[in-house]
Amino acid sequence: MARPREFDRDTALQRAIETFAMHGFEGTTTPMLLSAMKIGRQSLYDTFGDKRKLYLEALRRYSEDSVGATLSAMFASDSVLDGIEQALLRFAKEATTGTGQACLGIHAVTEFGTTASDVAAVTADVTARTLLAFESRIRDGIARGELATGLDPSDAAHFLLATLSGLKVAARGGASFEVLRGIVRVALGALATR
Amino acid sequence: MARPREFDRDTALQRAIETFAMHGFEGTTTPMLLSAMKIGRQSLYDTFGDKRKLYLEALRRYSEDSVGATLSAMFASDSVLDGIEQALLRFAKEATTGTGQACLGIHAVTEFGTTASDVAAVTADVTARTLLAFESRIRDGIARGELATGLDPSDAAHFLLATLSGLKVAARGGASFEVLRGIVRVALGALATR
DNA sequence: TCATTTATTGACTAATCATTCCATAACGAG
DNA sequence: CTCGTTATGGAATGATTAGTCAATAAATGA
Repeated sequence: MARPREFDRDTALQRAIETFAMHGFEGTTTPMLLSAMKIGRQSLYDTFGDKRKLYLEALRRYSEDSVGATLSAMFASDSVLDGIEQALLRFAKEATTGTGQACLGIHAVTEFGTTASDVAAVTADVTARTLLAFESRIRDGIARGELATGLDPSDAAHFLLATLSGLKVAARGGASFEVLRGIVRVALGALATR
Repeated sequence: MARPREFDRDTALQRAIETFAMHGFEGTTTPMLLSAMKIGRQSLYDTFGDKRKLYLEALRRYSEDSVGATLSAMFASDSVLDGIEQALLRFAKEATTGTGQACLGIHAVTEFGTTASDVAAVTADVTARTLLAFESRIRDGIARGELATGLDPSDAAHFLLATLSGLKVAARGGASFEVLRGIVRVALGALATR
């Protein structure tokens, strides 16, 4: 009924995610977004509202995808410990390939903390959901005797999340996959039955 | 021999550190710096060069202080494991009191990664020095039988650094000291003799 | 074929950015 | 007291910012 859009909304959003992840919200200018997303100025404003709305949508989308991939990797294995290892390694792999060292989620937290309520709403939600999944899986692992009995499930869940953050920061700082694998190896020792 | 400066260079720099830590380099504007540092425009440019030079000096200074405090906390205890615990807890405490959730070091890494050579030079240096100290202390701990014999010292050092990053990111995301203490407790389990 | 709807393009706006210039003020040495 | 030096305050710089407006282009339904 009218002129169709010349670009794919989804790939444009994906490119925005990369740009924001690399330079942060403040460090990303509209011209940068336009050239990265390969769309015109007006198309950006018509399709995504404005810079902040685009950022929030990018953040939501990235978080959804990233959490989904990590958790499904964790649940893919029957063994709890092995599942956690796979999840961490997958995360480490993603963080050391292509332009993926920069993580939009981590960047959002370090840039805004809890002060920007719109951003914090997204990060708090993804954090809470991830913690819940970790904690439940850890409970299972302890019950099954695969994880250390003395382990506090909530503490361990927070520890895993912190380890993910640490991996991302290390990768962003230039650490290789080998280094990250070493970190994962040590981290797993904190959970395993002893 | 000439008119003396009306402000203290050191406290002004300290205020700049807080501002940059909170908002990042790109997110910090000159007017923000002026009001936070409580100095005039010209004083900033005369005393610190320009925004980027001020940022680099702030980053160097912060890194120096932060690493120094962490490492001296680690070496303060005779027991290796206890020293590491004290270092992590001190770090966690600092990250959950006052306006210290924001860490200039972490923010610098997430904001610039390895792409800005001037910033990367500072972060790489502080990373390397911290790793070296960690690794040497860990070797001692293993030799003394305080740490797990199977531990790879380099992996464990990287793991400790990643844990520090994870703690800071968690704190920046709103985690309480209690939560951070839980993370530390689990992390120590990865190192302790089993 | 034509009218309607939507997409794209490029010029434009007002605000803000980092930085500099210049006049004035304050000090210590002679 | 005064000269040389340095600090400060305010006004200005040009570049860049996010966001808008208006004209043109492309598609479909009638």
